[in-house]
Amino acid sequence: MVDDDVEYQAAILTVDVALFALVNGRLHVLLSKRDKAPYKGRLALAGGYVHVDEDADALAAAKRVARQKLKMNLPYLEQLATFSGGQRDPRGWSASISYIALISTNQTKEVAAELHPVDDLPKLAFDHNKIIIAGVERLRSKTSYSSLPVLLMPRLFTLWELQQVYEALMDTKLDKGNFRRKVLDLGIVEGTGKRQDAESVSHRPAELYRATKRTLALYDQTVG
Amino acid sequence: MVDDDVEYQAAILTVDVALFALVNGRLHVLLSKRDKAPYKGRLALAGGYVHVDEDADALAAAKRVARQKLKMNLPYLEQLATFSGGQRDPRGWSASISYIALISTNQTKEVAAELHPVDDLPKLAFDHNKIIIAGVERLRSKTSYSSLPVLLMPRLFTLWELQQVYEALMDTKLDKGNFRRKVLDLGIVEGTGKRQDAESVSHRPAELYRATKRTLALYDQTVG
DNA sequence: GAAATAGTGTCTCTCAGACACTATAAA
DNA sequence: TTTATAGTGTCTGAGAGACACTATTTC
Repeated sequence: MVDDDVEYQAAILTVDVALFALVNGRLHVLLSKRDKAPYKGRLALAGGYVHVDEDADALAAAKRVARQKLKMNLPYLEQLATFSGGQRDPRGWSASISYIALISTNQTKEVAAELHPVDDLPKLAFDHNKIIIAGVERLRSKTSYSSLPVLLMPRLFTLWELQQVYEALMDTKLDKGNFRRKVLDLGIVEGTGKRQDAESVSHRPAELYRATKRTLALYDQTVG
Repeated sequence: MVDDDVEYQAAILTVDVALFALVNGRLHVLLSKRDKAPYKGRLALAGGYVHVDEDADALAAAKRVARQKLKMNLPYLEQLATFSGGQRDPRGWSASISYIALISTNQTKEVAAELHPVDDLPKLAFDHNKIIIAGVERLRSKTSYSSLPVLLMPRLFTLWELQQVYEALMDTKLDKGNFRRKVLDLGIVEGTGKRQDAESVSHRPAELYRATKRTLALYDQTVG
């Protein structure tokens, strides 16, 4: 670091977490209505000040913030980028260390009311629209070459459901046969022998699959 | 953001820039000896406080810091990640928004004395070893599918020199024929008709190539 | 049996890698 | 002419995508 001769005026330091989930195969993000200025009444990402006396680092702050929102095990959490500047917060120069998180469909029930489709958002507080766009972009770019999207799935799912999630994230159509071959050959998912509820569909019921241990281990951060 | 009821103690906010360059085909990073506490006398990345009254955002702060080091046009600059926590700086809880930058071999002359090979570094100030490791990793992962490494080259170079740079970054050997085909077919570089100094080598002199306009435009940030 | 989706088999085209060859300069 | 590196041509195997086929369930 270059040494400055004076201390500089402090900046506001926050973390923001974009919690992504699927609702009916569409990608959603968790937003809450702000009950205070600035941007009182606007929707915003889960976030808050870094607590210097309490948070070991920014990741810990993001975990704390996520835990306040979800009363359940913490999801996959990855640093996205830091958004900063003198214009984004009316209170002054601020920096937001932003994270993306994925929650499985099994975990969406309690927060369903706060999930909003990412491709149809109103104007949000601060520069949170920008953060979400960057988060979706990160998600998309990782989708094509990774098993990350299985973290969005419920515990059991059909291959067709999984394919629809990949298609939604990549915004493209995939070939059924090639997709099956790929996720099975790569050991991303495995069959369970169980089948879809026979009465729920009017055709041959599909087999139910789950993420392999290996896949889950890839992303497990063993945080609670 | 979650609204807190109190203002929290301020954190130290800095930017650090890992300036990468090639010296004899080896990847180097620019480090300066600190002349003040903390870590007085230790080598450290180029960096400094964010100047809230002067820097529009963190990128602007990073440009300012880079400009203080290099008295020349600014290089490619990309946000890497933010490193934070209560332990990394003895003065208190701090966050460093870190950037990576690439400078071409044409620009290394004035700062040659401050360039250190990335695979043989002493213990640096703060967590700067960690930042450099992450930066090199980012560089490596981008190398295999992009033209980014040409930014490290001098204006004119032979294909063999370029191949050695890719090999150094990817830590692997490449096939000469396949490499030539790829960088030419993809339009990353183009021939100039000029040839290597005939007397400087004791064999057939190689043609000199340069980055295409298209390649340079990809990374041009038109900053001065 | 018709309808609908589940699930399988296979062909082709592209591209990365391996490798052998030719070209041209200096010594 | 030998040596050294520059530069070209071609074969092959793996994998992505296209697509046609079979299987199994409900109605």
